[in-house]
Amino acid sequence: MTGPSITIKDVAALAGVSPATASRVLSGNPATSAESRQRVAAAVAQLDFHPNAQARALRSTKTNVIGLLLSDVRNPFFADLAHAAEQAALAEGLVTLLGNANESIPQQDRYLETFISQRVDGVIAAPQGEGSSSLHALLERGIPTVFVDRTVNGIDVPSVTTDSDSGIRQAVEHLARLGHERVGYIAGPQTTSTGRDRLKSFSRAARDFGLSSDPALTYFGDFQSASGSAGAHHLLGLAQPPTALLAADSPMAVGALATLNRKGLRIGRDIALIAFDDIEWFSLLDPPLTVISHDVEAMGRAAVGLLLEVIDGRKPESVVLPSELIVRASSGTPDPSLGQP
Amino acid sequence: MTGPSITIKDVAALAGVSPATASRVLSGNPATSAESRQRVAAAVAQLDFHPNAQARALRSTKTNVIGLLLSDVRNPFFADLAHAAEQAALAEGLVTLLGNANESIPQQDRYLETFISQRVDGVIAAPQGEGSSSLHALLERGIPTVFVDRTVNGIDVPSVTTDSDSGIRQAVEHLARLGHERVGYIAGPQTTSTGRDRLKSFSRAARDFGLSSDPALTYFGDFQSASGSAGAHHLLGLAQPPTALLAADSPMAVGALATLNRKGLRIGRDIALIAFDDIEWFSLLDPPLTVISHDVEAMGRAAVGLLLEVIDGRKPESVVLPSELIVRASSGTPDPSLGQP
DNA sequence: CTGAAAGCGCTTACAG
DNA sequence: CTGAAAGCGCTTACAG
Repeated sequence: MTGPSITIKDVAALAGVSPATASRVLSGNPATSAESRQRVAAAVAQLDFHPNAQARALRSTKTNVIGLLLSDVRNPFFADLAHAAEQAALAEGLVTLLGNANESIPQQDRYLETFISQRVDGVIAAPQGEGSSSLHALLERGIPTVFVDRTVNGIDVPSVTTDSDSGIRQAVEHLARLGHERVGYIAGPQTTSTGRDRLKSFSRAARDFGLSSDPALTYFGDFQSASGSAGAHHLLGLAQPPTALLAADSPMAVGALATLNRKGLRIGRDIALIAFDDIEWFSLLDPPLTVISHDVEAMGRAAVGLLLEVIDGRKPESVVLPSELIVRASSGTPDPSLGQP
Repeated sequence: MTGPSITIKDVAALAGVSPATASRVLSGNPATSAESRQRVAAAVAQLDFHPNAQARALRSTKTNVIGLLLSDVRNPFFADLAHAAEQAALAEGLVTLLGNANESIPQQDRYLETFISQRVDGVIAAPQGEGSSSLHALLERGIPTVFVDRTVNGIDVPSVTTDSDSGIRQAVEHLARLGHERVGYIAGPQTTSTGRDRLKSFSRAARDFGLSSDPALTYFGDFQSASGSAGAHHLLGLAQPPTALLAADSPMAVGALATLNRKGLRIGRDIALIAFDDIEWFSLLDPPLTVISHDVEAMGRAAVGLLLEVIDGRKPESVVLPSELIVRASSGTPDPSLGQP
């Protein structure tokens, strides 16, 4: 469309210096004279020069690009995480290549391969499944990598995760105090560390607080809303249905909510509902939803911080962020008919 | 960390061919023998070779990367759009570099500069404001660009937009039929084409259906939720407050909802509420929200389709997608006290 | 502080 | 169908 794009040679020629000097000025190398700096700056402005990032990366083996691999951008938790990480990266001069695995391992592999080919400076990943081949390829090449939200067994990279246990324990205690004995749990996929950890925490807390440990009360979803609907449907159809539901992420909670509404159950009265992940509008529902909340902003920032340390060759400690129960009306008020004093 | 990364020379050596032949095999050039193809493929597999995308791009002036510039990833509309566009691009072998302008022009400029330096093959943008300098730089370089959702006056690039007018007209007619005369409108920023178009449509429809044209009934928000809260607060504080509210996007509708709930107003009875943009959980609220819906999936796919045509040197026609009203309980039922037969 | 030269890892006419 | 050679646009020792 336009002519051949302008290069550092054009800038150098216009400034009356060598390409080497122009390059030094552009990269902020202190070994330049004030005069050169001024002349090069003027030439850059006049020509509207944008250095070719490919050529720069090829020579310097730095791209200033990081890869961010997420499970599902449409999940508000990950959208917030993407926003937080991307803003934190931008503040460090890094741009973010976003890969959306769509909760699919082949698609995760595809993006990881792309990250390798693009020679990203580092990768922040919320990984699926157990070490896919591409994840191993990434690490074998020594590409700085950190995990966020999720981890993978047997892969030792720094991570930022949520301590789901505290929040889940609070939620179970809360339900037990309200007199619930049969609590249905809509679990995440057991191929993710968060899916496994949260189920473990729930089971342990259920036992500790004297809730039923009937295995039929656990339904295995996939962190997407349709499985939340199906889970609620299934659990309510049990011979002995639960009096409360806990969903392991927000899309599944939304799905469960839809099912409860469709069945005409009054949430907070006929049945209690608690969601893992706080979302702005959960507090706007009628009744507002009781949630287990954690700090997504902090998670995104911490992930970028860890990645920068790994890029610098350090071996930072993993970060674990807290979770906590926020009680709202969806978990109901004490109901004497449930046998509570 | 690991040794020097392996290159096409290593592959060629192991396969017993020249780098040129290896390159031809890798790029699918038909001028290769079956034997070469087989030997190179084996070497690639054995060495786990990933071609350096920087070097390839430098030489071939194709990066297979597109830039996607959005206003705000946390807005569910844009999250869905990002998902749709990214999946469509991936199906065409293109990876997506995501830039989140965060409804800020300087940040938009920063990402556009990055896209230029990264020599992306094309850009899909939901632009802010009137042609920022970087937007012009992009176009002057002849970088293929399409607009999605929004356009910029005086910049003639193909676009995919929503015909907001039909949906807004249906919404206003619906409210008029229910007997509403004073409808508060929470507008988007007038620096965006969608903000302007929707306000124009609302004003015209209000006049056509005999609603009040009191300018005090329009509040100017910024498409983010806090301004929806503020807008509802302001409109309800008028000497003659509106009996219905229409918000120009979903985050502002969420904000308005929060304000209405806080004030103890019963939505669908004390006041009607309609949102532009359909979001899964809007139908799950109590009462479910009446919305103006449009097809985000189709928008993302169409944007990628247009961009591919522009990259191919064609000049495709812009695409306009329809919008339509979906009536739910939040807009209420006819109320005789409002003077409707 | 500066410039000439080499080279990052590919691809692509060119000649065979 | 194949290979030798040049070159994409930068950066970086090296020598001065």
